[in-house]
Parts: sequence; C-alpha cells; structure tokens
Amino acid sequence: MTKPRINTMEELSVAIGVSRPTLSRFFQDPTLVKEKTVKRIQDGLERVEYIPNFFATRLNRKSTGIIGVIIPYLNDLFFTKLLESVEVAAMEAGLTVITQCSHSDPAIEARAAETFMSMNVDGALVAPLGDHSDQAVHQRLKSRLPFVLMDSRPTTMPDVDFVGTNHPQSTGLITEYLCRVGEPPAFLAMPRVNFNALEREAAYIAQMEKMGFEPEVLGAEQINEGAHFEDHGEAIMDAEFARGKYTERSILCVNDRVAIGAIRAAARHGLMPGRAAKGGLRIAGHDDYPLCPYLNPSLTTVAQNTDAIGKKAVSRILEIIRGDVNEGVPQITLFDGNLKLRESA
Amino acid sequence: MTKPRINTMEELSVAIGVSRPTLSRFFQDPTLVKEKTVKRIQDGLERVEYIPNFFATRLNRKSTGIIGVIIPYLNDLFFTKLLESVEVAAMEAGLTVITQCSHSDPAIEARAAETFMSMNVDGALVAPLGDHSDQAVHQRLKSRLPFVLMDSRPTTMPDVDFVGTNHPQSTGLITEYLCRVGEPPAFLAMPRVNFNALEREAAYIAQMEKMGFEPEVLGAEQINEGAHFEDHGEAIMDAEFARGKYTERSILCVNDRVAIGAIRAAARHGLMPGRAAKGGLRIAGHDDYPLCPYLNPSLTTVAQNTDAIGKKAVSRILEIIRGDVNEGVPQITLFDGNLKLRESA
DNA sequence: CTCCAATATTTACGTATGTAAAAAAGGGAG
DNA sequence: CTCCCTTTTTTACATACGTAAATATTGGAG
Repeated sequence: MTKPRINTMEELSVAIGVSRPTLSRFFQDPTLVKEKTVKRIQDGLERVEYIPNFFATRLNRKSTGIIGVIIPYLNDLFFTKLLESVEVAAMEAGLTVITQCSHSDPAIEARAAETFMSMNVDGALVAPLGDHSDQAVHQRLKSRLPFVLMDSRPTTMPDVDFVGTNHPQSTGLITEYLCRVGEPPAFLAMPRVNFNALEREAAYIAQMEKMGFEPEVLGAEQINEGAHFEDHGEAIMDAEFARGKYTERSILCVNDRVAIGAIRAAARHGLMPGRAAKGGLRIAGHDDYPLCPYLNPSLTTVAQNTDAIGKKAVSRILEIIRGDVNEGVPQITLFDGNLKLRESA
Repeated sequence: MTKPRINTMEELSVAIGVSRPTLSRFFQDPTLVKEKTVKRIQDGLERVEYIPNFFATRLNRKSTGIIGVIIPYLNDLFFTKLLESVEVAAMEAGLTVITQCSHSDPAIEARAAETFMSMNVDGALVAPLGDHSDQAVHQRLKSRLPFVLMDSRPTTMPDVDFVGTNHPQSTGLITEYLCRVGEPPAFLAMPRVNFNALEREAAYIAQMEKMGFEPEVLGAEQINEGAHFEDHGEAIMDAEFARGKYTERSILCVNDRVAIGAIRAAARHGLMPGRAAKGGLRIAGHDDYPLCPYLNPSLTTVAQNTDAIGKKAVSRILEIIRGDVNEGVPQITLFDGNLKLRESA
C-alpha cells in the first residue's frame, strides 16, 4: 500500500525514465508533452509518492500563480461570505489564494502586505480596516503589484481599482422604501471611523433631503471602544427606548449587525418592530447578513451582492495581471443593492 | 521619498557593505550578529527597500516556520473564532499561518493537504469535514508531518492527537440543567453525518437515562441536502409545531445554529421560549455562537472554550515539532463546556 | 606591540526547480 | 531508405538564499 517516497524531480526522472525538464513541463501543463509521454509519466506517478516542492516551483517562475487576500475581521459573516466568493472565483481561475486576516490591527495588516511582497504574489485583493489602515502600506502594495481594494475605499486613494457596493443607491433604496411605506426613518449610525458607514450616512441624508424630509442621525458618538457592532446598536437604542424615545419610529441601521443590537434593545423594552404595526416601531438594516431571515422579527435590509463583488475583484485583478488595462485609469465597480423585505420593516 | 529598490541579498550586501552570509544570519536572528554590525545593517535598511524572498528563505531551511490550518467552513462563526484563536497563538510563537478552507468539499480539503506537504509545513492543524473527509488524506498528512485534529474526531482515527470539547460533560451539563429546572428535554439532532453531533446525541441519551428519563430524539432524518443548520432546525420544528407537538416542551438543540432555526420556527407559531414560562416551551443550544446574546429570546447554551482549544492545538503541535512527545501515544485534550444561562431556557 | 578571542568575510556548495539552447531520437512521408 | 519535422534529452545556467568551513579582521588585554 505504501508507495516509495520520492523527494525530488531528479529522483523521479530516473525512477520513471523521463528527463527532468520534460517532467517540469509536464507538471506545469501536461499538454506541452506528447500524449504517449504523458501516459508514461502518469503511470509512473501511480507507483510512487511525489509532490513537487511549492517553494522551488515558485522561486524561478515569472509568475507565482498566487494572489494574496486580506480581510479585516474573521468574526463577521459578511467578510467570510466575500472571502468565500473570492476563493471560489480564484480557484476556478487556477490561482492559489493566500488569505491573511488583519484582526483589526494595522500592524498585522502591514505584515501581511510584507508577506505578499516577499512571495511575489501576482496580485493583492484587500478589504481595508476602515480608516485604521496604514495607507502607506496600501500605497506601497499598489506600487509594487496589481492591487484591488474591496468593500471599502479611503477617500484619500481615488486612483485605485475598487470593487464594492453602490451605497448611494443601496441606502437610497431602503430609505425611499421606508419613507414610502411609513414614517421617514432616523439613521442609527456608527462612530465615524469607517468609510462605508460614512457613505451610507451621507446617502441617507441625501435621500431624505431629496424627498423633503428632515434627516436625523443618532449613534455617531463612540460608546465603547472595541465593542461589537451589535453592542453599539443595542446600547444606543436601549438608552433611547429607556427615555421613551423612538419607540414608534422607523430606524434605518448602518448595517445589519447594528440592527441586530437594535432589535435586541427593542425586545428588552417589550417592543416588536414590524411593518404590520402601522405607525409603530420599524427597524431595517444593510448588508443582508446571513442570519437576517432567522431573526425575530426577520430583518428587512438591503443585500450587498458579495458574490458579484468577489467575482469581479478576481476578474479585475486578472485583467491587471495580464496587462489589459488603461494605464493610470482605475476601474471603480459598484454593484447595486437589492431590497430584502422581511418582517421588521 | 521613494527608496532605491533592492531585490536580492547579494545586492544588499554590496549596497551596505556587509557580507551576504552575515546578512542571512541577521535576518534569521539579529542576536547572532555583533551589535555594531546590527546597527550598520539597520541603518542601511533605512535607506533602501528590500524584502527577503519568502520562497528562497524557506527552500533550504531545515524548518519552514509555517503551520497549515484547515477549517471546513468559512460561513460559521464557531470556526472563525477557533481560527482566530489559532492564528493569534501561532503569531505569538513566531509561526507563519497558512489557512485553507475546505468549503465542505473533500476534494478541496485533499488539495489543501497536498499544498501543505509541498510547502514542507512544520505541522498541520485540521478541523475535519465530519465524516465527509477523506480519511486517507488525514492519514497521509499524519504520516508525513506533525498533525493535530481539532473540533471533531473520526472514530476511526483513535491514534491521532486531538483537541476539542468534552461533549459528554458539556451536553450532560445542559441536559442536567434542563431536567433540574423544568421538563426533561427532547433532543433536536442532525442527520448523522457529523461526529460531534453524534457524540452530543449520545451524551444526551446517556444523561437522560442516568437521571431516569426517557430520551427522545428528533430531526435525525435528512430534510434538505446542503441546507444550512438554521434551515434544518426551523424545518423540523415548524413541522412539529404545526401539528401542535412540542409546543410546551424543552428542546435541546445539537448546536446553536440549529437552535436559531428552532427559535425562528417558534416565533412563526407565536411561541416565545423562555425559562420564565413554567411548563412552556424552552429551547437551548450548544456552542455559544457569538450571536446568542442578541437573539430574541437570548439563547441559553453551553459554551465551547474555543480560545483554549486553539491555544492548546498550537502548543501541542509545537511540542510534536520539537519532538517532546511520547512516540505513539496520542494526546487527547478535551475542554469542558460552560453553561450560559440566558432567556430561552 | 603582540597575542588571543570574538566576530566577520570569503569561498564554496547545497536547496528543488525553471528555462533556454543545442543535440539526439523518433516517426511519418516521399 | 532517407529526409524532415516533432518531440525529447542533454547540457548548462538561473533563481535567492541557507550553511558550513576556512580565512581574515577587529578589538581588547597583557
């Protein structure tokens, strides 16, 4: 059962009687070798255990076939969904994906970038840490290799390829829906450290003004450094509900995790948000976090098209790698959000 | 601003006037070089941009300093929590972590294992795919390098190092609690494809019998291949509640995601699980999924000590790497669960 | 000033594979 | 059977760095 183990291509070449350069070509692309020889090699590989060395193969190639991906958090299903989409698309393109998580720490993000450069990755896909990221790190990556930002984009890097969501559209959409079907919503915001959060807040304000309503933002002050989004939403709304405020209002939350906290606060005060309750409390979110359908009440939200974002990020980085680009003209791709009507609003 | 870029250690050595072998030793461990030389090298590095090549450094070392981690899913906060703990512990130990996700597919898991072998990783930490994993793959990994299983353990691999949760204890604990405080629970199971799920089911039955109650298992039949855990829990309980059954019972779910589905089903039938409701519906879970505190009702559960599991897995693999092991004696480490009493039971 | 020990440099080879060019082998057409 | 084209083999060098041994340098003690 246990096959003889062969450690180098050199040994393999004597073991199955095919020259090493031919083997090298075989492992890179079997079609480069005559069919009969392919057969002989495959038969030989059946009889022994041999795995080409990853480092040696990458050391002297013009292309490593690796793309590096950085995500800011692991404990957020939005980013894991995005990562899943990226990994699947990259796999289909025959790329090896090396994923690093910043763990909310710019120093770790910077180290991940170093690792990618030291690996000569073909390209890097980065979802940054809001404005905690060290932009010099992104700039350096961009200057050295194909680089695409995902999800969130610093205003100070306008010349970078980006794939994300059209927040004016997505936030406008749900704002419009809430206004149309009931009371104009207040906006439950985040402390202003996150570009997407700011974009959504601005989009909310714009849409409200467009419809002739007075925008109203709450929760922009920092409650608790390092707390989860859910805690933020719960803390803010708990305080408001305790004072008897917002109990019959519509509340658009900056994202679903904040909305989960808000719904929780409502429940603690005996409130059940829902569109059925005319004139009563409504709560909506943004993102279509995977658990939305299972919440009580299930959460009305706008879905980000994470699947499209991941696929597009991969196809775009491939374009840049292949050089099919207008030099100096960054491509900004924004996908629309889709309304997900559920019970909460 | 833009420093001259240097690509090889050779060039660097002429640029700052220190020999290449000395530089090599500096990059591996600066204490191997006299302080004054260290200063000179660091000053030189300030003036140029140089990053050692990842592949070249790993090619000829006895140890790569890399550990490979495989997790079965990304879209599950339990595994991302575990992964986070592993990454932090490995980082502290100075290891580079390469993470691969199986995406529920044994073929992808097998490819990840190949990648690790081709990288000469120092060790592999694997959370398997229930019984979907190809055990020959695990066996092969184990035969070639330090290998530790996490979270779930095939009964057919008793001779492998393992770190996980003591399910008889954890499930026994919550079963005992439910019996003590109210009606003895029924067990909402999973289709029998998951070792942990089976262990918990067995532990539930054992605890019930020990306490003189009749165990009762539901949901062990497959409802919908590929559905999420939440869907499974919701579908099973929705069907039962629709027939008016289990509406005043205690239900222990095989895990929190199934419990989330069960709570959702309850809500759709106008039921509000809770320990306050004497004699009424109670629902409990297992794992302490990060969202449990924010659900309505918040979910009573048993926490797995993911942090301890991740840390221990790393420290154990380090022991094996260093050779501090009783050859042939696998170490099985099981951490106890902790009761998390919340509203739902 | 000389000697000794610590440190650095030189030299040389090793790691596993990619890659290019020249030489040899193989196969089919004429 | 020979010629020509395709494929393979041979040969040689490249990749970027690790590592060991021999040699040179340095700094301080005596």
